[in-house]
Amino acid sequence: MTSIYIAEDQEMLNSALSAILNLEDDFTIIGNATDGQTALREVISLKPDIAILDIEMPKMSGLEVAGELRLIKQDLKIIILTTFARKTYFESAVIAQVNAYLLKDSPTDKLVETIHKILDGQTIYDANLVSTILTSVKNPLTPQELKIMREFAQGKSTQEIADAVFLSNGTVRNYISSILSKTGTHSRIEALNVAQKNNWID
Amino acid sequence: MTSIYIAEDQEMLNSALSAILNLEDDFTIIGNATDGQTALREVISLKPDIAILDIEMPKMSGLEVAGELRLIKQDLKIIILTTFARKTYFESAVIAQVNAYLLKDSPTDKLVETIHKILDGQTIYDANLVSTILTSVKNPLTPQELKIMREFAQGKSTQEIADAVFLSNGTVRNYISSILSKTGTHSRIEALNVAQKNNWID
DNA sequence: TACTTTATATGACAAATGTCATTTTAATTT
DNA sequence: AAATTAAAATGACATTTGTCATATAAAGTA
Repeated sequence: MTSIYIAEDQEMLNSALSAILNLEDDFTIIGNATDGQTALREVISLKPDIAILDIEMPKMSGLEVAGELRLIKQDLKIIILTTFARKTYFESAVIAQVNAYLLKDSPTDKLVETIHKILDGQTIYDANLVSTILTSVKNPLTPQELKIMREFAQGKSTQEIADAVFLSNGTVRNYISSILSKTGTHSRIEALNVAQKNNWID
Repeated sequence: MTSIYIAEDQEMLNSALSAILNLEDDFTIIGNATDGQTALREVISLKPDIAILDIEMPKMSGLEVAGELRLIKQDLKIIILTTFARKTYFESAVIAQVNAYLLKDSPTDKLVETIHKILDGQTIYDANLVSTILTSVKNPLTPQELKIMREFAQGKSTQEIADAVFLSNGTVRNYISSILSKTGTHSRIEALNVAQKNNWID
């Protein structure tokens, strides 16, 4: 009998998954959480065989929880279950050595199947996810540019950004100019839209 | 026996809900869709007692489907099941005379309970949703201002907006100035952030 | 050491943006 | 019709933004 813990902040999915997995006669759900902190605490104390973690949760993300858990419990099987195929998320997941990374955009059968496979020692990355990552436009912005973009995403003026980042007003303008040229745009808002569409910012 | 149709584009939730509701011995799921168009077509042909509709779906939103269905089938019970508590969504739902409006942020029990209640003739609006709507800051922007905001949200320049909306460059600047003053900001991006936070734009 | 990058800064300029006071025009109301 | 209100436009102005060419200093490399 395989014991499973579910952390998912969308109640409807959380309870639905619990019910479904409980139907399988070789699985038991031994706990649920709707935030990362509780999940981390309870997985440690309840010691399930498998932890299914959503990424976007209050207090602590599923990826952070995964990272912590992997340090403590080498043998725990971790499944990341999330909505979007973000490159940065996927990378963190790989670093945390999760056993599976599934998208909510696949049916529950797939989840059940995945659980069986990882119990068998396999590592599963959703094919859909992998292809999205491979075909995604890679971020041409330097870390500095990224940082500055995050600043003006909040609506800050050039001067406010300069103060925040300890650069001169002119330098900030240069960086922004470079951002615009790399994104093929002519204004901050356009650049933000491009970045948004390509998931360059979190 | 009550027949139910589910339209939900997140496969995981779709299949999970189907499985759960099928467990109840007075319900049968007679169909599923992951986009609005198929949902509309199939609900018309399959004639379920209840249609559960997500709002954000490809091709046609759940609200549009609800509107169409209500015109054709007065006796059909419609449940809107969605993630966010948006005022505009809720208003459209009321106009389409849906029988229930639930948030995915409530457990499946609640859904089952709601189905029973609407079969009993009641109309259910998620309490959580209603309170969110009531406490939400109401949009101070005029329809014109809203329209212009949607334009610059796409990154358009003043002139481009003027051309799109058939106003003079100066008038557009005046409207934007008014938007900034109403939102208590001094730049388009800041204004967008405020609008975003308060769900004034869709 | 000399050469080359890389990050930061300056200055100068045109264009766009945001602010206001005022005017014109159109639509509503009395 | 006259008065009021609302919508759109103008003009004038200070700032901000975006673009470029160029300079300087620091860091890395041959």
